[in-house]
Amino acid sequence: MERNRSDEKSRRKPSGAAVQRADLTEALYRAFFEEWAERGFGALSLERVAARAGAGKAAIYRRFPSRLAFAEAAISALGVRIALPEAEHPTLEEDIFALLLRARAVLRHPLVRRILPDLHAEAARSHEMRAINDRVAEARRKQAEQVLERAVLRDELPARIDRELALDLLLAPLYWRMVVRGVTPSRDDLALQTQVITAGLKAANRHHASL
Amino acid sequence: MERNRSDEKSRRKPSGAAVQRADLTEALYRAFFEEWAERGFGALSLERVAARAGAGKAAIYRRFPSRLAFAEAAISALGVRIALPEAEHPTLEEDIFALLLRARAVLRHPLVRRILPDLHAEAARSHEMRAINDRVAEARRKQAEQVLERAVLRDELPARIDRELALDLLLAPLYWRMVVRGVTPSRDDLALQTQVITAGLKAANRHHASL
DNA sequence: TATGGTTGGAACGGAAGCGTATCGACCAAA
DNA sequence: TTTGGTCGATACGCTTCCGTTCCAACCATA
Repeated sequence: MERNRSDEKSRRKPSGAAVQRADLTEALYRAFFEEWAERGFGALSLERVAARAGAGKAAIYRRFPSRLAFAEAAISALGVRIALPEAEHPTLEEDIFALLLRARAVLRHPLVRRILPDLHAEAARSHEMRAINDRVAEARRKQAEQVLERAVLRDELPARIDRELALDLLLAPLYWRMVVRGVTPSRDDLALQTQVITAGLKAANRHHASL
Repeated sequence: MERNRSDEKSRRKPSGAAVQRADLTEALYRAFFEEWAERGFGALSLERVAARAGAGKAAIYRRFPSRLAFAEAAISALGVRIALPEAEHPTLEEDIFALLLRARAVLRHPLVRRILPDLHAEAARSHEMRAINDRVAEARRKQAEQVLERAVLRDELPARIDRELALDLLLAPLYWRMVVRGVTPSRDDLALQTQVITAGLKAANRHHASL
């Protein structure tokens, strides 16, 4: 409130030591996730995050207006790295198996196993977190949707298939086993799960429901 | 540490006003769940729980040695109420449909939708919480296992079916949709889901995996 | 080379929760 | 009727975290 000349015209662009250090931003993201995983979102302390990143609290408060904005930025930054392209496989089963293998790799990270359910719980509490969660879900959905789309084009799945249910079916069992039950499936387990999912998908036609 | 005569012999049983009030214990459990749902386990404050239950903090600390013990007791007490018997239906599909309907009813409660994922996140953080989660899972498992068992006896499912995978398949898609994605399925959705699950179960034979 | 403008770090006051200690109230058993 | 013993509530000291303010350090620009 003291010197609001800046709303008239900035005399000079920030330069030199006056520009935000990208590496510190990165370190803050990392520390944020580690603290989140360790303590949970509710017990997350920005003071600890700053300390873990080897920075002061001002470094955080100058970058992000709130804890939620911080979380959002961190997740967005993370999302960019994860989006890796996926090769196409000749059959639906092989596509699914590959998808499950990749998903297992992600869910193996202890950080992920702790943060994801926390994210879901928080999504049920606040609209902002729900929006963040939706964006994560959207990224996930795109990966699985390709598998589905290809299978329909190859006539391995009916065109009338219920997409929403199909998408659920692809990842839900693995998530359930690893995150909810806390068990990591073997490669053989995944193979069997692939079979089961494939069989389920082929039965996922709308307008056949009869109960 | 001051008067440890009590480890020698209790002179007299608690009586009169010196006996714990069961109704207050009950109120504490309820307040605990409400606070848990509202703030998350990490941010849970026993002071708030006590206030919400209309009690003092001592009422809590005298009953439970720790926050985890409190959680455990509350969940156990809750578990007793939930375990309701389930009627048998003539076909596997109808059994599954009924199971899904009941599960949907449970997952509709906002408290449950907030507490469950929080519980899973916390289970990945502490052994004690993992143990609590395992007990909840066990109770859940029993409900689903009956459905499976009956189907095998009726020859609707092969005896060699992979039980673990089958149990996962029964509830995972619904949990995923409601808790992870935050969407409540319609009755028709559940009917279709029943179809898909049934088809998957019939393919859940061990020793058929081939990938 | 001098400097403008932002940087990151440290310090501050206030709020909140923790776990304990203390207190009068209470009531069946003796 | 007395009394023993726990009850629930309040108060206390301590710790942690919040969000802000202040300041020297810093370096590309002019």
